[in-house]
Amino acid sequence: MIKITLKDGSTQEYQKGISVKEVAESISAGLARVALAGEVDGKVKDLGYKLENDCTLNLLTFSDEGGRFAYRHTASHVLSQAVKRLFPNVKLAIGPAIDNGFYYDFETEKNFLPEDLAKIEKEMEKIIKEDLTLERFTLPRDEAIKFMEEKGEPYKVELIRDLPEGEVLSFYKQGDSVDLCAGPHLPSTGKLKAIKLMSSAGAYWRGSEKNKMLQRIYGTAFPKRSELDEYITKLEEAKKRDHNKLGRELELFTTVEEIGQGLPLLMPKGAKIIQILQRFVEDEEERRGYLLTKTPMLAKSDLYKLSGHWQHYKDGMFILGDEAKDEEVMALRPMTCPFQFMIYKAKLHSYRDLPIRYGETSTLFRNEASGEMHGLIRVRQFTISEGHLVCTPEQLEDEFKGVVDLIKFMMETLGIQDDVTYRFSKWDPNNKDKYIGKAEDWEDVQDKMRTILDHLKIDYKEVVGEAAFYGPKLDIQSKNVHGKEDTIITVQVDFALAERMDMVYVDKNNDKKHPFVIHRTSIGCYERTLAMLIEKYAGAFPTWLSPVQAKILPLVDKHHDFAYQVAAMLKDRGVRVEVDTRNEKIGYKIREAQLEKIPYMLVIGDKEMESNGVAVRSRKDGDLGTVSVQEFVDKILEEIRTKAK
RNA sequence: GCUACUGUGGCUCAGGGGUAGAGCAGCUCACUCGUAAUGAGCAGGUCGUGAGUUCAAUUCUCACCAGUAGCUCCA
Repeated sequence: MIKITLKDGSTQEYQKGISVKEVAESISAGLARVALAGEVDGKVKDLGYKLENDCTLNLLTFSDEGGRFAYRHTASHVLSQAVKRLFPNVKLAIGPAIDNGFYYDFETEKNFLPEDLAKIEKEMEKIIKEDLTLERFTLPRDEAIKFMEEKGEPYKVELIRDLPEGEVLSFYKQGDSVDLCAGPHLPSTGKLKAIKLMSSAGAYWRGSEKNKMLQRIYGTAFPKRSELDEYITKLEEAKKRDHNKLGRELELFTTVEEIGQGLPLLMPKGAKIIQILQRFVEDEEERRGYLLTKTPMLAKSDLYKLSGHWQHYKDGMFILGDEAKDEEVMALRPMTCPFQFMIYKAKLHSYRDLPIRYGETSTLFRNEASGEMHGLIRVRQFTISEGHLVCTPEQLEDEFKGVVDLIKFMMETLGIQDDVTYRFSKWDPNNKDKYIGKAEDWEDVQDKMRTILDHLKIDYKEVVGEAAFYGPKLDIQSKNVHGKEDTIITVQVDFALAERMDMVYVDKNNDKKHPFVIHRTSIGCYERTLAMLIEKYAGAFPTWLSPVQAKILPLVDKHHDFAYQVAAMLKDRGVRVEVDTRNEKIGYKIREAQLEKIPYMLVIGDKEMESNGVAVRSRKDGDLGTVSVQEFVDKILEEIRTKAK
């Protein structure tokens, strides 16, 4: 007998060799029906896995990540089987489950067309109906290589060859299909209920652009048709919030072919929001001891050679001139660091001067590859709330904490603090050429940073290879409506550039020392942050950020004069207001103002003129009744002052 | 940059080898109206750009430009 500890902490005795599925059945038939996999001592296993020793067992359903991944991973195997049946010459690469579905990569002679996806989906349905059992078996490494060579699967062979000698590999067989796979999987293809192929796209083998581009098919799967439908409806709903669509509809920004890719034009309303954010940031930073700088947007190549950008970031820069024939080559700045560092270097600093906090509303230029641009999220010119803090090693932790405190304050004010995740981005020790500085310094500063993050109790995920070329980063990540993640805010600890650019301070003992530098942004770059806000609020910005805060809607001509009087009063108090004097019915004017997502509509007719009032309509609560003009002014000013969400 | 798809008036879209249509928006007129679209009329497009095929191209082919999704890259 063996002892199995279940999720609720209870322990039961079972016959040695009992399967995960049998344990589920012993608990309840209902659980056995929905169980998809089992987590045995922390490792996810098939339902058919036999328990030989005392262990903890957590039965996983679709609501558990492990269960969901097993379910969708099985769907990806069904996808590869269907593709193989229809296109026997394709070569299989990899096919994992991902957050909201699964994919499989194939090498094909010709690319998949949308009609191919429909055919493949049909074949998948057939395989599900066939209810093929997934059988797990293992082979030693050498035999596994031979097996895949005979099957003519070069990508699988390559994957196996990368594993150490003596390794034993697991395979899953379902009907006519066998795939190399660690598992876990569902017991049979019939367990899959609702599947859908979403799209196909190119993807590089092993994620490197140096490799061949394969064909990737994305799909998703749910235990119920209704859940799949719900998911698809949710995706469509999310797309309506897409900043790239909504931002143009709301006249926040536009693009024109003649100006070029990644160069959006901020229209008056979009520019107004950015101005509000920018003033807010600059004032708040001043309160927190930042010193404002204004530095040039371009510099001679000499500066970038000194900072290392020329060696490590040249592809990302707009370079003016040709080194081969021009005496002077300039480049637009991709980052502010070397410029602000020159301000620091303009005089000799004592340890008594530190910390020094420089802030700048800084416009940067990056020559992104043509396929990268996306609305306001990925652009070639952007303006960032940039800053560099120069401090002693002893001050590093406090300064870092101060930065995180400022960032959290910014995010809370915008209402986005719960929509982000934290990423600790480290260097890649296997790719040292990408970075400046010594290996031991990298490890040292990363340890320091991890300690600070732990002290701050930040819930972060460590990722290798995402650091800047000069130091590790704390990245604050946000997902857009398509589920794609971008860095919205970043804090970087830099030990290397200060040394490289010979920044020093004089310490107590009259020795010259290199300071630490924290590179940071408080609110991110304004374009990207605006994009996030558009999607967060679906264009219905909090009143303090709304480009137009109130729209006055006179009923008919004779109310126009009073409407302008009210508008003047509001403007005088700093409220952004418009008057709609078009010859249209009130219902029409309200509809338009509502679609423009204006927080307050003020209807003015005979009654309001007599009582010196306004009939207030809120975009979210509808008709609020008539109040005096003064009362409305007090109410909206309070809302703006408190930056109410 | 790579893969696939897309590009028709300001916007959303229909059409299709014989030089174009709808709705909304715009303008004009009438209506002077109380909380999500009043009616009528008018105007607006060398069908992304360039080249090729053809008697004829917006439609077919190629290149370029721009957009969308994914990959790579990245704030």
